[in-house]
Amino acid sequence: MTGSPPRTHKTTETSLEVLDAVAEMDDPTVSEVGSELDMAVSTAHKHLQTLRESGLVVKRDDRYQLGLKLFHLGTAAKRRDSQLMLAREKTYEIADRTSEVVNFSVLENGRAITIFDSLDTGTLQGFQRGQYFYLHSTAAGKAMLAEMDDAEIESIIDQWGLPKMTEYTITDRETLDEELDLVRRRGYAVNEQESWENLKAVAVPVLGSDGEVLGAMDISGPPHRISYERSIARTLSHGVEQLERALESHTVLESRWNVR
Amino acid sequence: MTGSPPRTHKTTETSLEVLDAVAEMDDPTVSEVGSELDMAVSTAHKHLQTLRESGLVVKRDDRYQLGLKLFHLGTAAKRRDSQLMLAREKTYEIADRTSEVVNFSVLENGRAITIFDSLDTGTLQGFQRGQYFYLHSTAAGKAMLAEMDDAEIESIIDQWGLPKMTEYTITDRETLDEELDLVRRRGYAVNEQESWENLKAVAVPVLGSDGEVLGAMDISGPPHRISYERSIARTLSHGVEQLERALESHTVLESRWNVR
DNA sequence: AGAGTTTTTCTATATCGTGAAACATACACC
DNA sequence: GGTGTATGTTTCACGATATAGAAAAACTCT
Repeated sequence: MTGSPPRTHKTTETSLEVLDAVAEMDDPTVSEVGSELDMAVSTAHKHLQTLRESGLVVKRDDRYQLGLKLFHLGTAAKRRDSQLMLAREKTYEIADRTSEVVNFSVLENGRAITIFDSLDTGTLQGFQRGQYFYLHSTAAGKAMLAEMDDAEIESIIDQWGLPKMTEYTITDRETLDEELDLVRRRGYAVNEQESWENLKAVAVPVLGSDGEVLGAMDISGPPHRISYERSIARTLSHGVEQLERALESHTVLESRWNVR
Repeated sequence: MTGSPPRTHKTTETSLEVLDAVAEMDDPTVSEVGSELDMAVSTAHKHLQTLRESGLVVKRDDRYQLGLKLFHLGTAAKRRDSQLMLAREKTYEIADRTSEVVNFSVLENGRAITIFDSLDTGTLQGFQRGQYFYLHSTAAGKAMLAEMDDAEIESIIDQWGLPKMTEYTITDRETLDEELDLVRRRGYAVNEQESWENLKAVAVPVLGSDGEVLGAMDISGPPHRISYERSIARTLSHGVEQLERALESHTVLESRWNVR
């Protein structure tokens, strides 16, 4: 009675769990990783050693942290994706034209990750880039959710729940459903301090050429700056429409010529 | 006569080799990865499957590419490192003051990787960020090499060679040694189109509090813009001196309080 | 010297790599 | 338009191999 054979490598999975642990644990030691993951320290040690050899983690004194090779790979991941490069251009273009902070995020395993934002240059800002966000508490997230069918929404909420981020966060399913209906009717989503105090955002979804949600584009800032929601939404919609057309002809070209 | 037991996990290493292959191969198929790494396609397939499950790799049609989870991890790697955050501030500060393009790179396994540059906002630019560079053909690289002892230099050249990037690239050891001597005497390194046509840069090394090379800061641009090398070098040296002092007191604080 | 860690060693056993076969897709040719 | 061929992907079973973890050894602080 041997169980069904696994189609993945368990050892690698474990190593990558260790990597995730290091990412989330703020410079842990070997034994901290071990107890976090309920494994023998000798096991944790060997995995860390392996990750170290590949440059994915780095050891400083007796603590481990993520290695900069991840930065290299992460940058490559972004640059290689030609759809994202189109989105990037549009993001900066809108930012230049409107002098607002424009962000582009994509869906990634039930959460959103901000890939481009128009203010990375500053000293303080750009803190969103590369972070994961829950969909229910952000404008971009709600814009994406509104494009999904019930089953998808259900499974995402099952996976991540509806954690309360601020006093304004929507934390029950019913209110969220009403909100998503509103988003669908208006064509844009608003986040009024539901994720961070004093941050408001307006977002519209970006659909790939297959009609599936690719991501969302949003403009964010302190509430007083984002007062004309409707006009901001119109600006975004206009830009995203052009982006979607560009994505469309992009994929047509690709499949036509069988390039990549 | 059993060989000494390995201190790393071979399976994970293989999986990570597959990851590297995907990073370098421009959207490969399973069989392309297999033949690149001389392994059975079924093997490559299983590794890719594993990486996919963890989000490090993504499948689009029948081709694999790096997943955006790597972007998340890469950003975290950068943000977590408090030394780098100090360097980041100084980079942007110099950029603001001089209106030049300022870059900060660190040493990573015998090559340099640019972590911050002051022009990521543009539509075309920022192409350096996250890329690996050879040390012998860049200003930042030569500044770092000049701080190392012969054994280190030797082992790096053994590992990566002295590949010719443009007609100006230094490709023999003797010329490089002379160049490094010059760098040591002047205190700064210059790259006159040795890596890319029409790109010149001036760099100074950044030393960590332990006296080891941490990275290098440089100002780059088209040759005509970087004509007053000496004055640019002075600007950089001044900023880097402050940065090194900040790094110094930073580590003193850390070890004193045993924080992290 | 001793308590708390990290690292190495060692072995029963769980996991992996792979050839072969099944499956999928695209295209050429009547 | 259906059938054959080619190319590439995925599943499976099994012998070969690499792994998890206990325990002991080496550090590192007081």
